[in-house]
Amino acid sequence: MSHSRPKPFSSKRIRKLPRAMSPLYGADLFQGIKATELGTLFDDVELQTCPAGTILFAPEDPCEVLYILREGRVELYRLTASGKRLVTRQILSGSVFGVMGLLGQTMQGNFAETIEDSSICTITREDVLTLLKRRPDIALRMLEIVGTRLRLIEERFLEAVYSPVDVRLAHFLLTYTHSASGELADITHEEIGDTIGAVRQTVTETLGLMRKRGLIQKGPKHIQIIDRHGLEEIARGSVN
Amino acid sequence: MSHSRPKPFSSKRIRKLPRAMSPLYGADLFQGIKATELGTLFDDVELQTCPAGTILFAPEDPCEVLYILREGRVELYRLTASGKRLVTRQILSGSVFGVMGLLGQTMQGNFAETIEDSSICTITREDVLTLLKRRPDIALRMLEIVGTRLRLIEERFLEAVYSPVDVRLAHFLLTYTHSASGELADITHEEIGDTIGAVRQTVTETLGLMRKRGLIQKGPKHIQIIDRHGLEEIARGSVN
DNA sequence: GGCTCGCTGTCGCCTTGACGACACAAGAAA
DNA sequence: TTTCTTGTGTCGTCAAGGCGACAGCGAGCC
Repeated sequence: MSHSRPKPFSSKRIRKLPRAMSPLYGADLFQGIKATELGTLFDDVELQTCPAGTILFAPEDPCEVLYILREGRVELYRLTASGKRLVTRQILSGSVFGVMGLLGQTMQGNFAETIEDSSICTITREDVLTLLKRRPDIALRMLEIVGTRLRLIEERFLEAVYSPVDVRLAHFLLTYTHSASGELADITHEEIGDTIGAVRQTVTETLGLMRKRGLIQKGPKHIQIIDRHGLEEIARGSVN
Repeated sequence: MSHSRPKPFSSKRIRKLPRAMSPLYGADLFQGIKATELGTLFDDVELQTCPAGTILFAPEDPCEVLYILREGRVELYRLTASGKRLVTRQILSGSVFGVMGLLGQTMQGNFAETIEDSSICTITREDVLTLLKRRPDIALRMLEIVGTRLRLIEERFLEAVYSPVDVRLAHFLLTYTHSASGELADITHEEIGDTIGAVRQTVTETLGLMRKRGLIQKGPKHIQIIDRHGLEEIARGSVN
């Protein structure tokens, strides 16, 4: 367990962006909003670049801004009192996070940490509230995003309680590998364990079994799916 | 495991309610809205009475309405392929549920079942959407409700993965007993197990230990907290 | 009365997976 | 080069808790 490696990060403030270049364009929250309109909605967007390992917020932070990941990868996770880690969500580029912090609530117990060098937009709470007044449909979009996240967590919860490690691991591989190439890079067994709720050794061992059965190939920090169908079989819980 | 005992339920349609009697008054979603205004927002609210054991919706249902529990108790739960049950949420009177079904999504994999005789209001999707246009602040209220639920589930998820049964059980007792009297009635050990993710026997046994240690008293379908502080100790995970 | 049925208490067996320990490999740093 | 670090492979041990089984008990029902 080795977290907490805070690093400084550079940030720049962008005013009066050229419209077509709005860094918010393409974000899930703003789907369906034209780039030209996006440019007019905010005149003040902050864009930060931060290296892997930066902690963006912690549970006790008040969190006054909405985050939008433009490039890179971010993990939201929780810690137990004894320091064990559970990844609750992985943010890919184009996704918002920190939504709940805006509603007067705190960060809901989550940490946010970049796991790749990332560039991140932040929008202040006031700007968001103004936006929501102007475009109430965006509140529904948020609701949808949070709702989807809720469903995913509930599914993982159910699986964590009733399915053995191989099922959870197969499921993990199927969801997190590149859908076309079947590859998964830059991830350690410990990371996987913290996501599916298992210790590193068990992940190593179970991956080993999968390799022996010809379902995957492995290298250091690299997994490649060979037999997607076979993994789906396991994920479905053929046993049990 | 014994579910699926669908029973018929009576329903009546209420038009032009006397304002002060709006059955929606006091619901969490409508906090801050005066009873008089509530009366004017909908002119068509359906009020159903249904016995314990009624299944209100199932995962595959399209779900075109928003539910508000006026009286009674409802459980939302999921089932695994092999039929194991996990209660994801318990609805108390005054709470909305079925929110996500309104956004074109399905019921998110959840069943909803009354576990006491209940009376339930339903509002059609169109009415809700109209409402949201008129009162966009209510969308934020919804967001808050879903957000809170998300946080609670994440916490339970973390606990399910890393905390042993006694901790989870203590936590359960502390949250579900009547805060003043410390009582919990009308619940079986199996129900508890389905909520904290343990089998009935283990719940029975762990409750037995707690009784021996003077933390609780037990009767059939009835638990009474004696030493709240002691339970909090356990819930905090004094061991581990 | 006798019957069934649902809830609870208690055993014993057995599997899963956590945990500690240690060794090896490869890259980074000195 | 050596040395450190980080990721991985592999053991043996051990405890938690799942699962089946069975018995007692009370409430309702015939």
